[in-house]
Amino acid sequence: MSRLQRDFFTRDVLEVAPDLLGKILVRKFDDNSIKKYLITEVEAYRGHEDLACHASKGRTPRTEIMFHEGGHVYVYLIYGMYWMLNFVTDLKDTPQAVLIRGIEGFDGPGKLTKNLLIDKSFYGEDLISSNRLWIENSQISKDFKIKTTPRIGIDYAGDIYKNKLWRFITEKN
DNA sequence: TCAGTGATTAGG
DNA sequence: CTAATCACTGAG
Repeated sequence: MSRLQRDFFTRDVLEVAPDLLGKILVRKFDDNSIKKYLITEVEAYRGHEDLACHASKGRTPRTEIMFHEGGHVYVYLIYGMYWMLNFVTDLKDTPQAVLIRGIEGFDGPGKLTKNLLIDKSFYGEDLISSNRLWIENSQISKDFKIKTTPRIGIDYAGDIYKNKLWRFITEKN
């Protein structure tokens, strides 16, 4: 097993997002126990022109991290209750991120952060150097197909972007 | 179907 | 300061 390095994340989000499927999300807890989860569902949010992307409204304290180099973590609270886990992609000044919507065992972006104890303290974490959260290559055979659908919960994004097939889900062969 | 919940943001 | 907006979930 090897940790994914910077070059994996500094590509366009539409390449990184489907590539994350089947990879392993690794979480080391405060008691030093380690758990690993297969990534099963993601969504891509792509730059200032994508009206569903938080960064499309410009740089704010919340979206700041998306303007940094790929490999960093973007975490924010939604509906007053749920932390959303995202990975920043592509180069500096190209605000893009992948939302992790599902992992094996916990389907749903709010459920997985609750179970992995991920909150705002992970904002800005670097997946390349962090000692509590990173991604590893899977040695499991890639026995799945990738299904694409429109993204969830972004009706406000306008016809063009809300219909983009930027949600990627693993499906058994 | 629909309420709960609070950070974030733009606008006075 | 105020009010609107939300990459959701679970109960009924």
